Amino acid sequence: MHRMTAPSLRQSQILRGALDLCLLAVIAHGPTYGYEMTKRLAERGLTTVAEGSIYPALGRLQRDGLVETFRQASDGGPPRKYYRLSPAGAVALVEWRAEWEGTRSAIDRVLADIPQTPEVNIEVTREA
Amino acid sequence: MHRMTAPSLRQSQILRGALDLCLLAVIAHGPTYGYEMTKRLAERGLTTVAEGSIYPALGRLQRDGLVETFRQASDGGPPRKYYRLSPAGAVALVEWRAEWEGTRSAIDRVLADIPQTPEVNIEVTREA
DNA sequence: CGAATGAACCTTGCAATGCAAGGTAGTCCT
DNA sequence: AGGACTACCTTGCATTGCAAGGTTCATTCG
Repeated sequence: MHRMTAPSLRQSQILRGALDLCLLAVIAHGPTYGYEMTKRLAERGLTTVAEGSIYPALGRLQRDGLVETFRQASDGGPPRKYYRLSPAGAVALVEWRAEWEGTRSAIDRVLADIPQTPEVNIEVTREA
Repeated sequence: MHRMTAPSLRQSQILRGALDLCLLAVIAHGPTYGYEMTKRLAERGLTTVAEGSIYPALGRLQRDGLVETFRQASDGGPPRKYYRLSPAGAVALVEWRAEWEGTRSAIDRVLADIPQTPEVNIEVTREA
């Protein structure tokens, strides 16, 4: 718990298109339930991922046949809804991961050659 | 030109939140105009970035005072609208880049420990 | 001259989706 | 009874990438 930098705005935007990938990745470890996923993600630094994002996303994964679910009682709380990877989900995981890496590299490539001294408009803030 | 996998869907989603960063990065090299930026980005692999995305984005950057613009005639076409980094833009570029790197690392961290043999639901597709 | 080409700009409408906020249960402890 | 924590889910909002279409300017070709 060191960094206090509000990770908010930008992170949420980037997450778009990577969130479901991350969820699949977490689920790939074995059956997991939503509430726990938020914690797993937060541990790795995806602190803004809230339940309001995750449950709809899980619903989509299920709708698309990438995960399957089953309920199971828990001690000390309501029953949990576990998600587990389907064969199609395993395929998607591989594909999406490749796509993520492709896009990530492209972006890094664009960022790579930023000059240390960017061409800033120095100018004496005066105009007509 | 080997892969025919439409880069589309996922890339566009990830781009959300990184596009303006990329634009700032391109502009950091010196005054550039929109039409050229699409080409620069495409060269680096951001092939889905179309004008429909870029002009609104540039408008936002301008509205927020991160870039300044000026027009200049071109030979063989309508006048170009050049964008150039403002001091605030230079600051934003540094900040956003750090945020991108943070989120990127977090996502990679989540992806890092995917087991080679993910726990797939093997099961004989049969259920009461 | 008129049409086509290509550079270069911009707008509208659509659809996706992350999040804040709020709500419902279930169990346990005081 | 009340609080706290687990665990689920929904609604409404705002953002934003993109496809599609349209405009302007200059050159080239018939």
